[in-house]
Amino acid sequence: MGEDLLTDRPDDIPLLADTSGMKQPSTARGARTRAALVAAARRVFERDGFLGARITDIPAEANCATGTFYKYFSSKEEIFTAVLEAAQDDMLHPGMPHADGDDPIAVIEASNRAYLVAFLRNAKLMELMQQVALIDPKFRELRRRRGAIFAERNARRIAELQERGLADPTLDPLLTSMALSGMVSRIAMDVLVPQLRELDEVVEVVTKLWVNGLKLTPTS
Amino acid sequence: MGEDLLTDRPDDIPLLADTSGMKQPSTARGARTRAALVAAARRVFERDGFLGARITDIPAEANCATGTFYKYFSSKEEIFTAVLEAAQDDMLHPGMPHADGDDPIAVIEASNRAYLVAFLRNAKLMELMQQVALIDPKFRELRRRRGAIFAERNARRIAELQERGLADPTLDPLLTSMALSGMVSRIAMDVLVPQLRELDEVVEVVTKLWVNGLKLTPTS
Amino acid sequence: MGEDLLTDRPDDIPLLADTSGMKQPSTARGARTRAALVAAARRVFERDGFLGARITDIPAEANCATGTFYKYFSSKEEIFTAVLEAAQDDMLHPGMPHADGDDPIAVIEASNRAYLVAFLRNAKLMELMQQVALIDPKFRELRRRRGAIFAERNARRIAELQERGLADPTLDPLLTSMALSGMVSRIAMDVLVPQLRELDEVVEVVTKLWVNGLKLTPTS
Amino acid sequence: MGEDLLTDRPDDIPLLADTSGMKQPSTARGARTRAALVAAARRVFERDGFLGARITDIPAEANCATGTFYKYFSSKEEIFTAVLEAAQDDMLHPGMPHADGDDPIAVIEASNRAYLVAFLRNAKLMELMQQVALIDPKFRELRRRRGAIFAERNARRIAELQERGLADPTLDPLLTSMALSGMVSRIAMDVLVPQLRELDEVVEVVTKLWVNGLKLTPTS
DNA sequence: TATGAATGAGGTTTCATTCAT
DNA sequence: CATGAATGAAACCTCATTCAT
Repeated sequence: MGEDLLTDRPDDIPLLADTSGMKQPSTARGARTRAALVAAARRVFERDGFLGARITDIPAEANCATGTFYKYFSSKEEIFTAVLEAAQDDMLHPGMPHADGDDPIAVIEASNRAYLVAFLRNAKLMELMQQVALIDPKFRELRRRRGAIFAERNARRIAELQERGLADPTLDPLLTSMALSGMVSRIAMDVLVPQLRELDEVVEVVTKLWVNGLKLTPTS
Repeated sequence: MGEDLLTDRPDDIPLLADTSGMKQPSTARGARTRAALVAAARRVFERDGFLGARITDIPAEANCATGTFYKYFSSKEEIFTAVLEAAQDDMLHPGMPHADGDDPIAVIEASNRAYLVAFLRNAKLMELMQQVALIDPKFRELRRRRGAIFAERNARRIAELQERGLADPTLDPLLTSMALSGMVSRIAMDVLVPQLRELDEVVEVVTKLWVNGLKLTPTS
Repeated sequence: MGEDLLTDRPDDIPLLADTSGMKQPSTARGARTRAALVAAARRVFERDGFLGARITDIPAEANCATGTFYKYFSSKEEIFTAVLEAAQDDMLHPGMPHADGDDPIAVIEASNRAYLVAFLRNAKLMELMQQVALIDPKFRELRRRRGAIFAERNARRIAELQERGLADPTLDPLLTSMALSGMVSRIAMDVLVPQLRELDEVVEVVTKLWVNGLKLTPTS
Repeated sequence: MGEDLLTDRPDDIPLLADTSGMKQPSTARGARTRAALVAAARRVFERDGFLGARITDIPAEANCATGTFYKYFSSKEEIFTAVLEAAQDDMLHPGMPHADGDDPIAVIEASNRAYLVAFLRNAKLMELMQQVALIDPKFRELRRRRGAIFAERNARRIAELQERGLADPTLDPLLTSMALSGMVSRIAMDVLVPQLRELDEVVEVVTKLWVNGLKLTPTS
């Protein structure tokens, strides 16, 4: 129910910044070098932050020469995009919780838990994304688009619940969806990452706030 | 009910990063120059972002020499602190809405509105704060401390409502407070700043989500 | 028998760098300010070295304004000259040891002791002088001229002793004088200042080396 | 018999300031560039003095870019250390004069001559060392340590002569050694460098002063 | 394809000196 | 006389990027 991580995403939506400009390696050796650079970049970014990282630190961490970096990427932004792309698989948690299909509360809880778990697994990267989004308009836009996709889908679900008479009909679905999704992503950053509380507590509270907030009537 | 802006703050809490290192001018002329630098800094930061801003742009914008900057400040961080400090008065909106005292829903609505209005008035600065908090640990900590103050106060209010039997007693007050406050501040950034919706709509939704979320019973 | 300090100097020799360019104060208050600046300068130089000292540190130490400095001096070199001048009186040790007139060994010992004592009393200043002489050609020349005066006088004394058949006649008087005087000043810096040995030991050794070196025959 | 130059040094003594921080080039081209920088630095230092030299003058003199300097060195002090190191070979004069082994006077004369010749060959560098030693505590300490090594070795030789009944037994060996060695190095600076006298004259005088000073009995 | 030395524009910072008050 | 704010030239240093090997 959050918005940064690509849980449960429709496969046909372009999620990343344009990756078309990046030169792909043509040999196996090249592919290995490129992969090493991407892995090194993630380590460097997580260690030093996006800003703190110097481009030359990346090939250094990957044990290759400076020039090699420019063979595959042409800027810090570009390799950051590649890092994000490489992280996707990890983030798409395997068993997406369509739970037992129909109990909306169970679905919400499962979604929230899935989101928060994925967030924690990639906490440092999430922080980086935030940082980069505040710095680079392209990533800000990327983030906005992603958030919009989730918000819209959640908005549709909310509208459905309203139509079925299960949720407060006076709430604007899109705005509500944005507020509640934002709430989850925000508390993940503020509470979970600094480990102020346990995962279960957080899941419980945010789920209650979703359910209460929507005035969800349990489908008994 | 948000957390970044200092509405209704207790007076004895140190709000800003350490300002002790800054040399204060001893003459009226000096005070004028210093103020001009702070004002110029705000313009430059709002125009170019914290990172984009070069130190020398600030004295240039203030029509004075580079060296003058260093007479009063010793880094971009330091003058940013001064900008924040200068903005405080503006942010402390005069008539804090203790509304008509006792209707909790009215209080929540008034608080949310006040917060969002103040946020909008200083939108660019709020964005800057976020940016800087993600870059500089000192500001991150500052932000965290501020958020904690609000969260705790709101948590106390929530606990009170629970004790009076007016709010869902199963909610953890502090966690709930953090979630709901974070929700407001987040939606301000995501919706209000890009002007996707009108202020009134946002106030309405977040207030409903607070009220529903807490299962607030109207004290009729 | 050393050469840096002005022990026993003939009064008609211009010992200091040109002091004519310095503006003299015309009021009593001005004289006080100027004196305070010179005193402050000595403290600052001794604390931070000639190079480390910033001009503005001097008025700061003297509790007056920057501009005031330029009323009396126009450069670091100039005020350093003034510091040296002010120190002269202190350096001219009161009872110059013409000892009991005629025993050359006693005269040498007394001279060495007097020189070393004065050196120690002004050790920090001596070090400064060395530093400045290596930096500023004008002070280097000043130092050279002073050394020359002493060397020449000592050379005359040595020549006298040779003529009287009391000293090794094969030694070049001027060169010998420069070597032995340099030896004393050098050991003062290297041994006495870091307090590796007691004054008496040093006096004894350098005196023996003078006496032996000249093959001085005791005038029994 | 002097102390600055490393004539006849024991091989196991660390002679230079820490050179560990300097990045060594890994290619031949890099080695060439680094060497060019060191050579350029020596020229620049000798021309402008240590203080007068601006860092950027060095790569300029070496016909390379500013940044290149920082690839190999990180400060003026560091490249100065490298200049000293490069000069060592030049200073370690090949045939150290163990003269004809046993005549102490001949040994002293040969040592003094060797020292003074080496000093003259590197006169400008010696001056720089003095300058730097007065400025930078690290170099001062380096200089002190070197001097101590020579002084101690010479002190042992003096003690030997005393034991063999060939030298004045009342002289403190270490202090005497420091005084006489300092004398030689000092006169080199004061007389030889400004070319006031010929090398032979100076060798003669300092040797006589050593011999006389120690009351050396010729081993005929 | 890989290397890593070389580049140099672009920023930061200091401090001697001036000058209006 | 005294003040101290303001000046700005001049040095410093970094790091993204190129290119010969």
